[in-house]
Amino acid sequence: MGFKKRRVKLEDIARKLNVSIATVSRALDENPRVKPSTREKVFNTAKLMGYMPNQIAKSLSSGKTNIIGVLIPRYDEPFFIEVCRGIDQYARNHNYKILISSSRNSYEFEKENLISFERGLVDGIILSPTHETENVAHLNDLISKGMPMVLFDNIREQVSGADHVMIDDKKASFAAVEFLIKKGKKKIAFIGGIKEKKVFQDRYKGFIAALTEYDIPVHKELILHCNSLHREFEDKEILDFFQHLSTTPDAVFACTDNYGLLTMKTLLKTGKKIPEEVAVIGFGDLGLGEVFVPTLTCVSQPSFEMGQKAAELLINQLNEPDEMDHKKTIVRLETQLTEREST
Amino acid sequence: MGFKKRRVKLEDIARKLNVSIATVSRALDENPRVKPSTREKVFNTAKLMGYMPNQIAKSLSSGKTNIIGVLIPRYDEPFFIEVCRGIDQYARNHNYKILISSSRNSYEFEKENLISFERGLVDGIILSPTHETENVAHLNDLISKGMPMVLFDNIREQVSGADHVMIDDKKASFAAVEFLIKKGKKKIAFIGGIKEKKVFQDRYKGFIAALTEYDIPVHKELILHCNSLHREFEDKEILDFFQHLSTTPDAVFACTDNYGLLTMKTLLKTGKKIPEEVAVIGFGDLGLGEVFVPTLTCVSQPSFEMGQKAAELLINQLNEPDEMDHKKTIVRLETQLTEREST
DNA sequence: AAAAAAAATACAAACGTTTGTATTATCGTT
DNA sequence: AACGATAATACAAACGTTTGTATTTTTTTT
Repeated sequence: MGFKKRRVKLEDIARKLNVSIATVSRALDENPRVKPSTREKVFNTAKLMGYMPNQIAKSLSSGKTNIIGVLIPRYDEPFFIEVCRGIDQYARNHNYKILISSSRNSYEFEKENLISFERGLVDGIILSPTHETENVAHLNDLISKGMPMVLFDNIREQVSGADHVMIDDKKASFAAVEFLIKKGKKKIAFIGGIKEKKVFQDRYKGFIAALTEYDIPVHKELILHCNSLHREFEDKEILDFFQHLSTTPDAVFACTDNYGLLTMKTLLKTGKKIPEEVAVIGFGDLGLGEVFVPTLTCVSQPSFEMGQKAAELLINQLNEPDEMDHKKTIVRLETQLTEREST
Repeated sequence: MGFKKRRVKLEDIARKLNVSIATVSRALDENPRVKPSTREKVFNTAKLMGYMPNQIAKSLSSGKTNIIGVLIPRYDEPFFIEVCRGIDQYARNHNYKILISSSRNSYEFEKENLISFERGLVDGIILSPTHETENVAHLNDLISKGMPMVLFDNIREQVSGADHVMIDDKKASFAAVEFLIKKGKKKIAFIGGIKEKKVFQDRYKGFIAALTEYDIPVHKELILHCNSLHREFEDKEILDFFQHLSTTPDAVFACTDNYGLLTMKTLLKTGKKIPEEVAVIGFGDLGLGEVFVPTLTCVSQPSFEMGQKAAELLINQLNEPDEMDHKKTIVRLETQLTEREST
């Protein structure tokens, strides 16, 4: 056997049964236009011959691939994986597959990936813009060509023509900081991420708003915007920050779980007691917080649900008969504060 | 504009330039058969008209999709994500995309996913079998139909006709346990995963082999095979285990990072000092171990490299002119022990 | 039993490429 | 200026489906 097995195709079944290809195609589709007895014969023969439909040919003919393109800024962040799981679950239940790509935090790669999606491999796109993505011309462009699109997380500028799935970052962090204030904390530190990222901007706004609301002065010294894009450096950055503080805060609001953990780790090393001396809150709640001692109080972000919702919106768009009369939706999912040992 | 924009195709360019479709196709391919001046014109017009090739049509015509199907048991395990990153990187550099699916730890879903891959959407498959996968008839079947395949991790039974990428689990765990023994540890506990999973079986063998080698008796009581497939339950299972021990071990060899962390967490809660009273080693080393206090000594598994290697092997298979004379390869990647504070 | 209606099936174009072969244009040679 | 050689291009089939329309077969009606 030194040859590649030729695949069985509709034609082979048709020939064997002395019917037309069209009939075979319709029979397998359970189209009522073919006689039940014929359908039966076709089914049996197809099984017997080991027929397997050719997805590519189907797609070319029907103009649908039943694939959803998903573009995330990076793989190694549990949040995005969790969103993908959500997308995958919903998509799978509706007969779609997902093709995940990473823009590796780069605007250029984002554009590159979108171009590749534009080549007709996907029916629609779910995307989380990178922090580098300042303008959305490339997205508008794609949408105007008729590509259905849903955005989630970190939406700096709204894109007319795309659905959006987000949380209210400002509100969520306001609530978290308010929670700390009500515990009697007065010197609250802020650990944020890269300033360019919309979600971090909003979380910062919520932080400031809460302090303002409760007449607590803002100490510039207690604020850190992490710039690192890689785990190893974040570690160092946070360590440095706490080492060079002239006073110790009595609480820390961290913009991600990971920052929260790194904060706790640093504080514990310098002998601080958590939560007695310093309370810590993280953001995200993707399992990491429960492993640590003490466990980390978190703003719980419904990541899986965000994915499900995004998939739902996209598939709805795909099913609209006239794409143009779709009323674009903005969905804001609720967050909640999950209290654990660190506060 | 209530209509879907029709895509520009080769025919449109051809008509505009008064040349044939074939010429346009070849021009865009930079085929030397077309005159440089014509190629120039075609390129310009293509750009002007916003031509975007149709990947589906290309695939149907050429018989190649340039997509690699990846099937992993679950998304929410950093190991698999890391392998996927490795695959993705290599694949991308060689003009392939990856389509990831999860078999959700189920043999049935594994088969289902493979059938969907068989529909011609992917050129080849990289797969990590589930723990439920006892026989590999479905894999052999697919391979005999000409589907290139590479297996990684948890290979219970070798599949002739597929390449394999693995680590030597037994050797790695032997080394880890030996390390503990040489530190003077005598009562070493073992925290493994589901017994059906080949990797856990091998890690257990390595553990036993090390004890035997150094004439240390095996205490059944100190051995736990976690059965939980979900994080929440693992937690409880490990807590229970340590609570019901009549004696405390002086070291723990855990078969995953997560088990290692949970172990440390449990021990710390009961007031044990790590590493003075109990040393702990984990397995995997995917970043989690560095967050904890104390940091976790780990067997470092080259996950990213496993992915890269798997992709390399698969793409090599895809490029072989005659698929049948490919000498199937088994690659064993090296592990190493990364010493941190927990030992 | 013939005509009309309905059911079942066949034909053929279309989806947008690639690619082998045939044809036409261009060039150098004499 | 005619010829052959070569370069450039055109034609058409193929990839494996789907689907609108035409045709044939069967059933119903009178």
